[in-house]
Amino acid sequence: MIELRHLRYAVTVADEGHITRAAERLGIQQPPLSQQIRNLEDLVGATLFQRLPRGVALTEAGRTFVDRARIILQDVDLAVEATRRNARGEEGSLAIGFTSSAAFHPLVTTAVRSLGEISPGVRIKLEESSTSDLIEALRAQLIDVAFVRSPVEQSKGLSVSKILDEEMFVALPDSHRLVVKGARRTSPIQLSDLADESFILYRRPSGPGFYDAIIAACGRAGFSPQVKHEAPRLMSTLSLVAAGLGISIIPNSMTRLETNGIAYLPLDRRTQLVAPLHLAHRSEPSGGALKLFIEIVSRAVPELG
Amino acid sequence: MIELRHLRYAVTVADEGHITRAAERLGIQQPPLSQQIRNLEDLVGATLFQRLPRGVALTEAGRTFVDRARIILQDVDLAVEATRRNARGEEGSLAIGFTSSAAFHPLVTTAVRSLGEISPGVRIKLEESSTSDLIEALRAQLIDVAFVRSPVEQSKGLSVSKILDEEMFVALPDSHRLVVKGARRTSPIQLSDLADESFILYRRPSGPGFYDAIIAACGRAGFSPQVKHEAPRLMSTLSLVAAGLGISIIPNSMTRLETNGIAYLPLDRRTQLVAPLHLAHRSEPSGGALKLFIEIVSRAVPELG
DNA sequence: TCATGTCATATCCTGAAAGTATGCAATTAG
DNA sequence: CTAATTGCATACTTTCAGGATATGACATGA
Repeated sequence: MIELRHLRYAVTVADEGHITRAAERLGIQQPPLSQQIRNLEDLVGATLFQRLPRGVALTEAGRTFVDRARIILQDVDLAVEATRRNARGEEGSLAIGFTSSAAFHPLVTTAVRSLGEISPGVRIKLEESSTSDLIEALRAQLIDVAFVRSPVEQSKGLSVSKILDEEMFVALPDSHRLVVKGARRTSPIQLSDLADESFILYRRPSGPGFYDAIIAACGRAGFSPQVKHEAPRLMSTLSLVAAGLGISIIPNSMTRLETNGIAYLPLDRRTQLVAPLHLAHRSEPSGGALKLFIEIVSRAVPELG
Repeated sequence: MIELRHLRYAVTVADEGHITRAAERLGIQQPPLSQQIRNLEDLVGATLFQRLPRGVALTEAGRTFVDRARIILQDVDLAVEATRRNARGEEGSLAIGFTSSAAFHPLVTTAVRSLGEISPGVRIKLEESSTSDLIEALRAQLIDVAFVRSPVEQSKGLSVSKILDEEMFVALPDSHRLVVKGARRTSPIQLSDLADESFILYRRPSGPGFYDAIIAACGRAGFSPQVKHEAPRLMSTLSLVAAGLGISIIPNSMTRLETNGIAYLPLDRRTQLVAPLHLAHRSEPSGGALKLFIEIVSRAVPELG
């Protein structure tokens, strides 16, 4: 069976035109090199070198072989290098998923941008979907990593770590009585302040989300919110708020949507109503771009559980 | 050091997705295969397979490696095949030299045509020159084989074998007294019949050739020929003959030149004046197209010394 | 003719690949 | 929930081929 050793030896002998010198360069003795060359010639079934009184010279068949051997040896090196680059996350591809509510979080956008800067060779594919669909997609190998909102059961085969808890804000029409004109920041609002308000909440068809968390928090605050409207997406929710049809509660990062006619007021932390952001990926020993991306996210967060 | 064995193993494991089955296909046991895969991963410096509860699966880096490994293994096979074809004389190149007096011999043209038919992949290069220049060219590796006329000293490093002896013909103006009109063939002519003729001979600047052989044969026949004219090339010699300025003596194969005004009459064999044709090549153990060509020539000749 | 340089051959040794036995972990069947 | 099954990993042994050493064969050149 031909091995790369044979190619390396043949190339060196061809370069030196001299078995003894080639052996020296290869760090072995002359007799084993002679044998290996002979062995190679037997395997190939052709004389590759003609033995001269002083040294050896390639036959035409030998030149054919050695020329190709050089290329093959180079290809092996290239293959190893490419594999290493891939493993280091310098090349390859990474499919990143996120929920619509995570799309605007600076951590997400920053991490994606960082990956692109650190490893320009990585093809990044972005996918926006609901938490449950993202989990599904992770399982189906459609995406490699996802930013999701809680609650996420620690389902098997997946590794989910909480990155941070976002504070929640009340979104209300800027004509609302709770909005102090001219002052952009006011003191935190208590959930109980909203007991008499009409709520506009968005609920996703699949799985529990903010909806249930908000209902539960209101319950803890001693009232049951009047949910006048529901909307399928966040943007439509905010539209309804702007139209003065009620108020809503959204994570901090989404207040960046500077929508006309909407004011954002911080909720008191003691309401325990927060929007956690999780990073999820298959719990395989991740390497390559995925590992790098996880590291980037970890570094961007004070601590990652 | 990475060997082809590693590539073969990795490809098989990737194909089977299963180390045990791959080992079976490779004709080895599972533990050594596991070890070799691990060993390869260490050499490359990346995890190529993720171990699953049932079987193994390629990592992205692993796919990069295996994809390239397949190509490399194929390239090795192709290299071996190409080398064999070259050694068998199915590919490669062959530079063939011949003297001008051999150019018209059917053996030469037939052999060259046969090579082209048997091995269309061989690039054939033809070179016409004098015997001594051809010998020179053989030494300088400019040509690989040559058809030459005698005498050729059995010089070192070269192998020269006589292919055949061509009978000689007398070329004379068709108005000559010796030419029997209407009869194309006459009984052989004796050299002594030509004792009173004017000879036109061609002599090459380098080395002895027919010139001396003819003079010597005439001497044996009991006369010294009157060399009225000399010409540098055969064609000009024949022109002088056609012009009626004298006669000449040429090898059989050259009588194919149906020149107007010239008649060719066979010389009696007993004159011992013949034109030997030799095949010369470097006495290296010849392989490839050269070996094939020598075989073709040998086969075309009753026996080759 | 003798010294020199070079490849080939013969023999021994070593190391690495392959074999054997078994352990460990996870899945699946009962 | 336990037991059986499956499949990779680990530990240890064996074998064989690649490498080392010594020497031979052969041609060259002084």
